[in-house]
Amino acid sequence: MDQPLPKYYKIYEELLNDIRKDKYQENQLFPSDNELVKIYNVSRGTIREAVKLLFQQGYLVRKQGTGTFVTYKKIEQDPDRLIGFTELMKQHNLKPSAKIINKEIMAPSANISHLLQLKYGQYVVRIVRLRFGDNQPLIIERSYFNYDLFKPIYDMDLEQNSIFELLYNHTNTRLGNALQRIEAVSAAREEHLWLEVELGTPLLLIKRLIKTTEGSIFQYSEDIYRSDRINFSTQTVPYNPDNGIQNLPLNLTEKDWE
Amino acid sequence: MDQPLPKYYKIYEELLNDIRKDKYQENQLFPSDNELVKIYNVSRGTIREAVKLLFQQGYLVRKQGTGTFVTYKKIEQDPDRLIGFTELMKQHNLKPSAKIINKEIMAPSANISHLLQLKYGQYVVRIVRLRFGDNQPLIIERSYFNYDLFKPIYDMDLEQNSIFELLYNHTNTRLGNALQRIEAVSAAREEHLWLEVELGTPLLLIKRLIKTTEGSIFQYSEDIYRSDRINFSTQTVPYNPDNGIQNLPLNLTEKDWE
DNA sequence: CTTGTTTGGTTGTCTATACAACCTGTTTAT
DNA sequence: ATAAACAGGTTGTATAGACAACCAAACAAG
Repeated sequence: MDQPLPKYYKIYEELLNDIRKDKYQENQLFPSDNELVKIYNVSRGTIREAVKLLFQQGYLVRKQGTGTFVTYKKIEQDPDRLIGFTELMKQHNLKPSAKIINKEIMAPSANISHLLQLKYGQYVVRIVRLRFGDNQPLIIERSYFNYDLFKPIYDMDLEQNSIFELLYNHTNTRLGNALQRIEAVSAAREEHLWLEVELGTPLLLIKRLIKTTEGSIFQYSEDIYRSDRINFSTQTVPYNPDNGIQNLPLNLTEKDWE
Repeated sequence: MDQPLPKYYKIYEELLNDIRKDKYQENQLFPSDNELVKIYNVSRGTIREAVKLLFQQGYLVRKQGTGTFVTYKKIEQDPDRLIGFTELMKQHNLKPSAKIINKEIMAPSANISHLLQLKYGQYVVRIVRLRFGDNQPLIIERSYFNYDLFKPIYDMDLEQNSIFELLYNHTNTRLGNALQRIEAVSAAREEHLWLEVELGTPLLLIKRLIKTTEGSIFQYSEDIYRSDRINFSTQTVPYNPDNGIQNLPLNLTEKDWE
């Protein structure tokens, strides 16, 4: 016989359904652990496992001391697109190196200032690096850092050392969430020269925003990858008694045209 | 004052370090929950939270009734690339629809046969669909299915219904892991026509391999996305008391240039 | 009005225990 | 010999309770 679905999983499914059906609406308060305990007549541990799934999948945000909130954007699932996923990017096999193309302290443009959530008068560090694997150019990184946070390591050797490592070892700044977006672009003149590809070659563009644990923005970067050399691999794991858990939400896509 | 790191997190870090230092080696048995309880002198729940992190990050595999095994592939972390991540793809805002361009049963090419791990004599279903959001063409999907698995739903309406939904409702096949790879490509003639973009426009290509829970391959597909219309967003969540948990392994890139 | 304090509720962590489901190797019965 | 039953260890699930950390709003003091 098959193992029956565990309680926490069935509760998870019910709650997810409720969210989809707008019983619990976006940005509204979600029932507290104890309320759910009463509703479903199970222990708090079980509730927390169910809620944890919803949280991990981005349907809920929990705030200690405050409560749980719904963040689901009512969009209707497209069940045909794959069953959501947890992504792990694998590791490459190459000896890394880097070359600084440009490094300067500057007043931010309006856009950068907005992305980094800078206050008036704050400066940014702009760094353009070319990264190699086995001495072949793979990535152009164009990064903007909050200068106040970056100052302690500004004069250090950024070609030999990892920025994140230096940050970790020489400051108290700790990195928090990061948002990324993947797009496809054509190689312009700069990419053509530095990455040694033909003009117009399709490349991957990753835009990334990294916060600190304090909530301020540490870095915004636009990295351009040679798609022929570097692949992004991801793995998705639906519910499967073999591996503990992990049914993930549907859909791969987020639109953003305008 | 800052909140101290929780026990389960410190244990997780220690265990991860042990794995990296080869104290626990690949494919070897990892200590059982109860052994770890004795070693760290904490409750089993705490141990399981630590081990769960390692499991979710792919360092461990747990087998009910048998034990826990190390799967870490010793490759050297590149600490400069971001702190790994759990990815959740967001949802789009559009009314979905689809159009079948092509649907046929055929003998597989050598490559497809290999990807789907077909036995001699097995057939494939090839389906090409164009998918719309708000009636604008967004995605071309070129899919290959194991015909033995796909047979029960072959004659159903695949324009109105989701393949995965039909599969779920009319068969006992259940989907398991999926592997994906993201690349950038240029619009060729077909893409130009169907997606209504200029020739040479950079597009995203997602190659996907979906297994069943039984372990056989259900689908291989190559989907082409209009990158200007659809973005892939991902979020990475390192440890952060705000949001429960989730420090993920490093690195974004996997190389694959043979 | 402003500032500090209290209070109650919420999430986060941890403990201790129990049983179910499962696997493997051993023992027993046929 | 072969098969069935058993035993012991492992992971998976669930319960009940406790306290810590945190937040927001109400309250009190100046």
